[in-house]
Amino acid sequence: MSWKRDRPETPRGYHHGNLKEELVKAALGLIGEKGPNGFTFAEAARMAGVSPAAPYRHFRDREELLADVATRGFQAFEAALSRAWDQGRPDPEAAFHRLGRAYLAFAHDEPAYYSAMFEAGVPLDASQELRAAADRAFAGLRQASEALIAQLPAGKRPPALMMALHVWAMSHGVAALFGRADGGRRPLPMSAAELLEAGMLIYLQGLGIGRNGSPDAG
Amino acid sequence: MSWKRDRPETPRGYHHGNLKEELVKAALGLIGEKGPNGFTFAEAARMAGVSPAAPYRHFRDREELLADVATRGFQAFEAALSRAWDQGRPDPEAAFHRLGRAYLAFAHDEPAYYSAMFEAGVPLDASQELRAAADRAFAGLRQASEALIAQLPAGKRPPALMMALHVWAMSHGVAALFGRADGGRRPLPMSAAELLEAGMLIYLQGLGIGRNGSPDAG
DNA sequence: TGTACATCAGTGAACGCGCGTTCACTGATGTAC
DNA sequence: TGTACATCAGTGAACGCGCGTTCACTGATGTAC
Repeated sequence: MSWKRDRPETPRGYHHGNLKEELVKAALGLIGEKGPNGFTFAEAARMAGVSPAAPYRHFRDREELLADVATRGFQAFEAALSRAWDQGRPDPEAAFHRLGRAYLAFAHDEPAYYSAMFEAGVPLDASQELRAAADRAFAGLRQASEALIAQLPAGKRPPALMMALHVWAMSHGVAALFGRADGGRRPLPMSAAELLEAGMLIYLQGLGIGRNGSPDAG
Repeated sequence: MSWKRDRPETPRGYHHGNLKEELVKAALGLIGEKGPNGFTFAEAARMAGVSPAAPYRHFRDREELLADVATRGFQAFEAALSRAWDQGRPDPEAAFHRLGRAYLAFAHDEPAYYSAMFEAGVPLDASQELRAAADRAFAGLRQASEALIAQLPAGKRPPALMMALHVWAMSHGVAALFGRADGGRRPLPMSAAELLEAGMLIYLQGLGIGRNGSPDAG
């Protein structure tokens, strides 16, 4: 709330005051428009109204800025997923379907983050923070999987890690192939969210987690 | 078999004789190494031992070469899938699991094709041939889905299109997240192929297509 | 079989461009006394 | 409260680079007669 940091950007003096944040915002805009490779350091600087050398005060190089965007993306992703999961309330299945919708909503509404996270080729060990943020996001999926699995009788429980990987793979597949803002490459008879929800229902049915605990009853 | 087209490349005269093919090969190599954006027209020309202006005799521009690579990729993909499916022999389930393995094998063994097809941002309507090749590949998945669905009693059959989209999404998700030659970004307790096979088994179980036709029996 | 000619598939030099990055610099800010 | 000084976060000019693309050209090939 220090008003020095919140002052309007337009009439600025020699110092910008908030350049790092604004470079990240510019990068997000450029990635969203032209993909992760369409983003350039020089143009981000231009968008922030700053000389091309200025970004180097805040990021070692272009890669580091990209990794920072990916890290923030995973943090926002994790937050969105855990908000949707809401500790599995009111029951794990309802929460799980919210989770799926939240996954697609994130990919759809934040394509720049999503593509920095999964498509820009940023190695996960570009920084400790990135790795940690990515791990925390995945841990959320795994936790939800565990809660669902816990409903099954002890002898019939699949490994939670495997289930989490399946959930992630199908979500990512639907998001990448059909869930982009541009409508994807192929017209669908249903929305990406509906497609994922149906797929997840069938998958859960296959595990024996269904409306009646038995697939044949659906 | 015309020996004029098969003559060795090294000591060539003014005319190359096979430049188009060699440019495509060079592009595949570059994309495989550095991703679809790491590929440049100029470098492809250099690799083919030709001046930077030569490629323009065969491709309108860089985009057209990329689209050509994607088209060839879809053709090879379709061929690999339909070879694996083998008209559903000996039975649809066995054939279906071969199909899944073939999908992952293609993504793994032909990362350059796969990424030109799905990650390079080539619009599907860049050319008629591209669209047609992509459609034929997808039709293969759909056909397999139909054969499996046909085993269910009439009242319990899901739409084949939806099932095909689910299969595609999970396959792509597994391939994109875990199936790359570089081992992916995250160590797995099982191979990508095993992960996909397990996921597909659970999904089929959910549809009621299982070893005994009933999920609870597994 | 030979010759004239059209067409094809290369050359090589040049262009303008924007990029990432470096450098010595300087204006603004924060701190110690 | 003032002043000296260190540090911070910008500037702007410059660099080398490789790219995509165009251009007039030329050597090789194929074809008609």
